[in-house]
Amino acid sequence: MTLNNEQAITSADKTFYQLRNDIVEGIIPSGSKLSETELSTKYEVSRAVVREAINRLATCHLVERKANVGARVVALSPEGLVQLYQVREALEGMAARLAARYMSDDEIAAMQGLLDSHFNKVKGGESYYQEAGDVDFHYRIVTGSKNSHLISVLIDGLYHLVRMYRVQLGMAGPRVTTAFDEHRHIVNAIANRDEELAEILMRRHILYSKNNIEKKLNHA
Amino acid sequence: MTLNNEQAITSADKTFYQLRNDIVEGIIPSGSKLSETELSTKYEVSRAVVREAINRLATCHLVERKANVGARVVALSPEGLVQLYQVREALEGMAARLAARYMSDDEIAAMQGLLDSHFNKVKGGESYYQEAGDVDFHYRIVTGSKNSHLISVLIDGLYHLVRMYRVQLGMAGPRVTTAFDEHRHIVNAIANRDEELAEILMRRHILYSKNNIEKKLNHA
DNA sequence: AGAGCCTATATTGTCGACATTATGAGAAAA
DNA sequence: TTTTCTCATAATGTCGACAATATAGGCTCT
Repeated sequence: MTLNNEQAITSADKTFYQLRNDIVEGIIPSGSKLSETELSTKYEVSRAVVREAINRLATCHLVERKANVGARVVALSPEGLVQLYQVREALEGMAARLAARYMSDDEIAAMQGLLDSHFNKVKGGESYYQEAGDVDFHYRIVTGSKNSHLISVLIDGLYHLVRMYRVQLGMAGPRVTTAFDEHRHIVNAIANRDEELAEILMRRHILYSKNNIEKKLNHA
Repeated sequence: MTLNNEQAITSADKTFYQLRNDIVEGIIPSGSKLSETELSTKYEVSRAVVREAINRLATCHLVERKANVGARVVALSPEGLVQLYQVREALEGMAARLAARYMSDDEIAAMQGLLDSHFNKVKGGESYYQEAGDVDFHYRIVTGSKNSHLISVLIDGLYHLVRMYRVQLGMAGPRVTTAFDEHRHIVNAIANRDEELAEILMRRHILYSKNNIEKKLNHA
């Protein structure tokens, strides 16, 4: 994550971010139970703030809560991954369309510059920049849509789940250069203010990405 | 709302549903502040449950919370309406596509029967069934997608905002017969398992609906 | 032995009190 | 008169304790 303008001001914020990170990174195993009392001692805060943090995690679909029973970390499954990418396809496709409509010329130019720098780095062999670059690209498209619903659902919600799948299924790698070409084509469509093409290309880009992950999932 | 399988088991659930209803119906005015202490005396529950209810309202985008300041009911605006329908177009379009893929033949038959009965009622002049019928139709498509993300984002989230706009801008009316034709065509596409057409028709249906509301909004 | 009930226990749900922060009124200075 | 600082006040944030609920284990009955 290049720039995270999320800053914790309240104690519940901090606990929420820590818990979210521990879940996404797999430190707290997928499917495990989240005990409020246990976490309150572990993080040295009251049960109330842990409760609030867990509630927020539930809105991100990172945990599932049942009344009078408790919360469990979501279980990762092939079906869950497919559903997640179906929603991504719909939302990010629309985001690309709206980005082509609403992004300023300066924003577009900045994004083109970003792609150039990433391309040079990858060409130079620094493949570990791949995920950060990919994340950065998608962030810019989404925020470029200027649609607060899209922004919150994707950036505050789905992207953390996406990262959870990537991390816990060990998706380090490839698809670097091909993804870059796809990114380039999307940016070109946006620069040309071609809404239709931007949406189509983004949807295909996400479909390819899903197929790539699914292939790895089935081989593992 | 025909069938609401949401049942309150905890006190926070009940308070959440009451608050949500009061906000959507405009009993609590749009833009007003939500005082935790005030609401806790009004609804005769602890501040903790009001707090949790408000947090859930925030995840529905019905209120906006600022740390150490409080929560306000969202302000309705033309821009907000446009953004809301942009997201609806993306998500419900995908829902229609997935419904064409995953709905069982029985579900499709039931939906066709539902449309028939609604059509007869509207033909008979009972135009006040319009909204309930429309809501029911969209619910079935969304649940027919079998995608838990789509279901929760739309049914638990956006639809309440949509209804809030309808109620508070006084959208009683027309567009009954034309909407029915559109519904019919969508169901036909789903019955034919034509994913592409189902998505396109649903997106156009929502676009028309948005234009209709926007027209009223500008005239008012 | 197996099924069903019942109690013990641990967890979640709720509450009231205290701590901390934002905000506006009022006084003091320019 | 205007501006700025201070402080009172009221709201939100946090806490620990109590109440209500689910779950597991043992017990009884067949």
